[in-house]
Parts: sequence; C-alpha cells; structure tokens
Amino acid sequence: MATPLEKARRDPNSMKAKILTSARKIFSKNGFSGTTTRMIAKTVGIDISTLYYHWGEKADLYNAVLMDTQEELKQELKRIEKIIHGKPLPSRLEIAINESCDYLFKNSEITNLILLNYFTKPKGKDIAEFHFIDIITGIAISMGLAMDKDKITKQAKARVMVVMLSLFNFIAGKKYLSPIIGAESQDYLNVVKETLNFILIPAFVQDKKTI
Amino acid sequence: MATPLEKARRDPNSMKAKILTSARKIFSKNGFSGTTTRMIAKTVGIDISTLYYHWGEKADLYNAVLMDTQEELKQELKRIEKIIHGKPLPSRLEIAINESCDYLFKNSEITNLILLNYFTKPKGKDIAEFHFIDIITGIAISMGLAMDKDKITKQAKARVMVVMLSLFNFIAGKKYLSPIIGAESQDYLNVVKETLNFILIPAFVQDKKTI
DNA sequence: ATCTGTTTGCATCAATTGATGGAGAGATTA
DNA sequence: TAATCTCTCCATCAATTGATGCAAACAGAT
Repeated sequence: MATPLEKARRDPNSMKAKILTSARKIFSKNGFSGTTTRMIAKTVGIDISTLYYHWGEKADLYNAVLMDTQEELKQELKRIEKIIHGKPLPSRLEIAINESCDYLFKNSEITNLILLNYFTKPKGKDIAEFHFIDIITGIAISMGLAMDKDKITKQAKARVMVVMLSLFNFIAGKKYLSPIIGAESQDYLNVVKETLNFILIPAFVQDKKTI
Repeated sequence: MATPLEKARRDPNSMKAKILTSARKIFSKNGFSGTTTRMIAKTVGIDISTLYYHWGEKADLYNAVLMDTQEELKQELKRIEKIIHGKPLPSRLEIAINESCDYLFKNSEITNLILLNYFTKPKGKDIAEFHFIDIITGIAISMGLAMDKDKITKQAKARVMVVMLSLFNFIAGKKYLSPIIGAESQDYLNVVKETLNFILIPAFVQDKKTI
C-alpha cells in the first residue's frame, strides 16, 4: 500500500500532486495556522471536500508537504556534496555557498516552510518536525568539521547551524531584508553570497584544527 | 492625549499594562494568527470584552506589544553601546555578544516576537513592522563598520544582519536547536556565545578595512 | 446620598474554519 | 447493460474567533 505522498510523487499530474504543490506554496507563505484549507482548494480550483478526500485532515497535508520538501532538499544537498567532494576546503565552502544559494533562491518556499515549521508550531496538533540534525551532520562532515557521523562536537554543530540559519534567514526574509540592505533580486543574491563567504571562510579555514 | 501604550507604561499595575504583558508572552509564543484574544484574556483572568475595551482590536494590541518591545530593545542596545564605547574592536565585539546574549536569553519573548512578526505577517491586517534598519545601523556604527549614519554600505549592513539573525535564531529557536546541538540551558548559552565569537571576530577584525 | 465617569463581565453576533455525509458524474469491469 | 469503483462538489455542522451592546459594579466628586 503506497502512502498518499508516494502516489503524488509518482504522478505529478494527479490531483494529489496538484494539491501538494499548491499547499506547499501557501503553507510556506502563511504558516500552518495562517493557512486555511479553503485557500489551498481555491488556488487548485477545487472544493475543499476534494482536498479532504485526497489528503485527510489539514495536519496530514501539512506533514506531507514537509516530508516532500525535506526529501527534495536532501537530494539537492547530495548533489552539491558530489560536486565539492575531494576539493580543498576553501573551494568546498565557496562552491557550497554558491550552489545552495542559487538553489534556495529559486525554491524559496523551502526555507520559508522550514523556518515557519520551526518557529510556529501549533501545539496539540500532531505536526511533524523537520530533521535538522541529518542535514547539519551531513554538512559538518562534508565541511571537514568532523570525521565520524557520531563524533561531532557541539561546537561544530553550532557553527554549521550559523551557516545554515543565516542562509535560510536571508532567503526566507528576502522581502524584508532586501529593502533594509538596499539591494534587490540579483544584487541581493550577490550580497548574500559575498557576506556568507566573508564571514565563513576565514573562520572555518583558519581554525579548523581547533575543533 | 496619551496613547494607550503610554498609559500602560506609566502605571505597570494598570489593567492595560497587565494585558500588555500577557499579550507579549502569548503573541511571542504563537504569532499573530496563532494567538486568540481569548487566550490572552484568560491568562490575565478577565473577559475578552475588557481586553477590547482597553486595547481595541487585536491588531492594535499586537502593534502595541511590538512597539513596546522594540523600545525596550533599543534601550538595552544603548546600554550596551555605552559599555563598549571607546574600547578596541575585538573587545567591543566580545562584550557586545556576551551582553546581548545574556539579555536576550533572559527575555526570549523579544526575539520570538521579532522573528515571528517578520516571517508570519497576516496580509490585509494593518500590522506594524519592526524597525530593523535603526538597530542594524546602530550596531554597524558601534562596530566600526561605518562612520556616518547615511553612508553604510550594503556589505556592512548584510554583515551586521548575519550577526543579529544568528543570535536571534539561536535564542528564538533554543527549544529546537538545543537538542540538536546537544547542550541545554547554561551550556547552550555558552556554546552560542562561543560560536558567535568564533565566527565573527576573525572576519570583522581582520577585514575591517576592506569595507 | 446623588451624580458622573470609568471599568468589567454576561450574552450574543456574524464570519470563518476544519471537517463530513451524501448525491451525483465518470470511468472501468463483469 | 448492470454493477462497481473512483472522484468531485453541494450542503451543512459544530466549534472557534473577532468584535460589540448593555447593564451592573465601582470610584470619586459635589
């Protein structure tokens, strides 16, 4: 028996998949409690009962969106990991920053969704959590901050966290931050990359051995 | 004619002030759309009509909370600014990180509120915005990244942004991040400080002249 | 005590929202 | 054709939520 999510992934033209796509956009814009099932149904062009037929209750749909997004992000990180594998650390960092910025900018719902899931969690409801730890661990190893999956220090994890959260915030908060910084679209993207490089490379390259 | 907010500040025992205090806690926990006026009224121990009598509609109360919090944060930044004034840059950074971490940890509603206001903004409603730009500007100058208030480069602003967002995220996301990092309460606080120092000091101290 | 203005809570509204039952439309199979 | 299965929408529910009218309680001044 395939889960609804598996079915949706199998056929991108199915109603399940269409709903999932719209739901991702809308949840990422408004968060869980800011989104109504009617909003989603409307953008798909269907009745809410059709939505409930395919996905069950709101929290189930939300969880499916979250899992789907998470899976996609993991795939992308694997892709980047392949590119940088074997290169010296400074290049690794620069390429990783460059690639992940480009990807996340094009798919900014991902960061929105994650950060919102993170900050606004409706209690009582049975909401899934984003598996941050996997991602952090993967990055830490590929950045050379740790050798073993199970032997990553608190410090290393915290440092990777800064990288990730900074990037996520810059992207999810683009709309607010770009007027503050005074740079729009492509210009903004470049400032972000530049800033991340500026801050991260000296810290990680120099003091790598101290961890 | 004093605004409701001014009245509340004047007398901390007034009903207005009590409501404001509870509202801050609850809004910072659940965001705007995740909070109901009934939740707030309940924790104060009053009827919602009393709440409406004092603060008008929900958005007005929310805005008051936001303004109040913002003012408080600005005062705190001024206090820190006084402490670090005149000291050499590395000490300035370290003390500023230390002081602001301590303060924000003790008052974590502040960061929650700001980040939520930031990411989950109900459209249509007339919701105030946090004045990030003032704070960014102030920090940039006190960090020596800019001399003139009006002559701050995009790069400088972006760099300050990283510092601020990292700190805010670490605090607002404490609940989620501390199990990931593997450090609780005081230990977590120390890791955060250490990490911010690690990442920021080399970058800012070395390359200051390049801006 | 009486008057006046402020504060508070009960009762209630209309709108929104999550969720469901059931009746059809359409395709597929027997 | 008849039976079955899948899918879609209309109508509707109960609960929640933002918001208000009104009367009672209260406090201070005259």
